[in-house]
Amino acid sequence: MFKEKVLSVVKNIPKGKTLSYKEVAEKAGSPRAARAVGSIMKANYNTEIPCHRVIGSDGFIGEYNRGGKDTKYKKLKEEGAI
DNA sequence: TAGTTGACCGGAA
DNA sequence: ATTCCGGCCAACT
Repeated sequence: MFKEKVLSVVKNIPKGKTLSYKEVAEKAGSPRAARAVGSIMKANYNTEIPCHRVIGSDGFIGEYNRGGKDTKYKKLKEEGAI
């Protein structure tokens, strides 16, 4: 399932690294499925999935299921992704 | 089966 | 530089 692949990719994102939804989709096998990736992320509330490392193509922070954009941004900053 | 939606992206005005 | 519009993909109703 595309969903599973996406989750695996996100799960494999190293600390201090950020990937855009498009990049994740590309690694998952569908370079044009950035939109689907977003849908999958919000559908999956798995704590093992560092979705805070997934951002927009322009580097903007999207929504976050574990505390909002602020937490996400802070986490990224702490990890050195910013 | 078909239509709608969404944490998106890229090009055009 | 900012805003608008269309297109892509997967999941849901």
